[in-house]
Order: sequence, then structure tokens, then C-alpha cells
Amino acid sequence: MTSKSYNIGEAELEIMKVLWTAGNPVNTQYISKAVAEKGWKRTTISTFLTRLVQKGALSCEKQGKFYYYTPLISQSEYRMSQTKHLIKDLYNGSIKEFAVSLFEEEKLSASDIQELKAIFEEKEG
Amino acid sequence: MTSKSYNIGEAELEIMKVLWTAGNPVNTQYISKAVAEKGWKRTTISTFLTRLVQKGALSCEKQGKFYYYTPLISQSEYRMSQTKHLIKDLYNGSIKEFAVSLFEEEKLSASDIQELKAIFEEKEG
DNA sequence: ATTTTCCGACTACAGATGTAGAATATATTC
DNA sequence: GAATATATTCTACATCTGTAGTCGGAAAAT
Repeated sequence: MTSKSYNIGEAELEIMKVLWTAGNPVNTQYISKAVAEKGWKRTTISTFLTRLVQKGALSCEKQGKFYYYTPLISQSEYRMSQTKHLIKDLYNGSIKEFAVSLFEEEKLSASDIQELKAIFEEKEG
Repeated sequence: MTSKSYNIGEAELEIMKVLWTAGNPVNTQYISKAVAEKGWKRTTISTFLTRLVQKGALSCEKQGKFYYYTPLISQSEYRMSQTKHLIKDLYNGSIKEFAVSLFEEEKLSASDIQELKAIFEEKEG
């Protein structure tokens, strides 16, 4: 049930990525380290976490002194929902139209194409 | 040159779509009719137009009494820029990763697959 | 126990976006 | 030309998002 009734901002998404990559509940320190290169202040990260919890994208649970955060939407769910949104919005909902346009404009390596062909042949089977 | 340094909101995008579909400069009345089903007030549409012009997504030119609007970014340019953005954001910039995930999760009809295979074979040639 | 440190809550603020009322300009009609 | 219709601009406001300061409480260090 991809019932994502919220949006995740670009900065917030960076937090989600950390959580997805971690694969298990992590606390703020962990997240802070993981996004250190962004240069966000501690409270900025806090705000993102709070909002993501409010939105229902994360859950949090206090263990000992810290909160531990867990994604409520998986990366692949999110990917799919965003991809569908894009296809619906921009390509009249037609995956085919989308794919054709994508592959016509992009340069895929020969091996990429091989791989994709293999996938299709499998599907076709 | 996909040098889109602005964002187009979802509602604004609806306006862009009308312009892209029209294929030639159109005025506000035309746009109003085209988006009638959205139930937007006249001034709302005006605001969108003004903002899109400010952003550099549209140009407008007064002809007689009305302004006529023309997209400064083509639909395919916009599609590409958004698609790239999504792939970069969500799939580590890997088109292949993206495509694999897309086609593994989505159901394409047999004829869609045929068509795509044809495209690949062509590319491969 | 007092100080220092760290975390999470609350508050704040600016820019973007969706939405539209009010005011003004322009054109059409009588 | 005055009244009416329509278009365009200005102003306004709420929500969302990025960004962060401050405050209060808890934990760690001394």
C-alpha cells in the first residue's frame, strides 16, 4: 500500500538515506556523523528528524537516553512512489512512453543494454 | 543546455503542460479554458503565469490586448531534467540501477516489452 | 554537588508554492 | 463618453521546507 500522503524534502531525504543505508534503528549521533559533510547544525538535523516523524516517514523510540529512528517507508517503496509520480506527472502515466524517451536520450553502455535485454527476455519467457 | 536553475511547482506544471500541448503562444483565456477543470480562479492562474515568467520558464509578449505565453523550456528538456534529478537523487545516479528496478517492479505488457527490445536492438546494432 | 556537555523541545524566520481578493488598467458596448 | 466587462498587477496569507537559536532537562565529568 504505497499510501504516502506526505512529501519528503530534499534535505529530509538525506536523512532518510542514512536510515535506509544503516538498515537498523540508529540515534542522532549516528545520523549526525553520517551527514557531517552537509555541514548542518545539530538542531537542523533534529528538526528534520522531528518533521519526518510527524509526517509518518520515521518512527522513533527512546532507548536509554537516546531516540532511535526507524524508517516507516522502505527505500524501494519510496523509489517506486516517486518514480510513479514522475511518470504520471510528466509522461501521461505511460511507462512505455517514459522508457522510450529515457532510452532514446540517454547513452547506455553496451553492457547496460545487454543486461536490460536479458531482463526483458526473462519477463517475456 | 539543461540549465534549469529554477523549480516548477506542481500547479505551475499544469500551466506548462497546457503551453507544451498548445505548441504555440497562447493567451490567458486559452489557458483558463484548458485548466478549467482545476477550478482555479482567474487570479490564481495569473499568479502562476507571472511566476513562471519571473522564473524564466515562460516568456510573454503582448499582442494586441493580451499577453501570449511561450515556454522557454521544452517538454522533453523538462522531462529529462526531472528524470535525471530523480535518478541522481534516488538511484545513486545510475540509470542502470534505475531501469533494473523499474522494470523489475512494474508490469509491462508483452507489446511494451517487444517495443523496448526493439529499441535496444536498434541501439545495439 | 557543581560545572560542563549534550540532547531533544520549542520558537523563529525566510523563501517557495498554492490560493485568491482588491485595485487598477484596458477594452467593449451602449 | 459612461457603464460594463475583462485583464493584469499588487497584496495577502497559509503551508512547506531549509536553516538554526534558545531553553530546559539529563548525563557526564570533576
